[in-house]
Amino acid sequence: MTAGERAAAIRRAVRAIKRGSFASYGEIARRAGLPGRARLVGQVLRESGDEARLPWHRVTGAGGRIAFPAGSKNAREQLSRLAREGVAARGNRVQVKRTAAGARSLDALLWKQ
DNA sequence: CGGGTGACAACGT
DNA sequence: AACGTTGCCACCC
Repeated sequence: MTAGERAAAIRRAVRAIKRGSFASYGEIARRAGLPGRARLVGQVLRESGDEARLPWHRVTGAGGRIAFPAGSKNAREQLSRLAREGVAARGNRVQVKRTAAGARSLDALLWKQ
């Protein structure tokens, strides 16, 4: 598989993200048939630029985390676009419906003491 | 070949 | 929850 083919597969996967939803870099990589190459997704998005007309704002880090530094121009632009599609966010992370119930208590157990 | 880098991910604390 | 570590992988020197 050539680099160009990998990039094309990634762009297809990104274009397939439905309006009002989002997917992580790792998830996009898997959908493109490239498991474990999350970093490649970021690389492709970066070099694709605006003229590619990709819904890049629907791609987030693991768990809905915005990959850009909090408060940066890019981060604000991404959150703004997501908000226009009805995707709510808090801080630098899009609001996830639900997290694993078990993780909550274990987490609390660890960082309180 | 070898080291640095990054729009990442998973895990531990 | 916020960080630090590690593992990863494609690229570029």
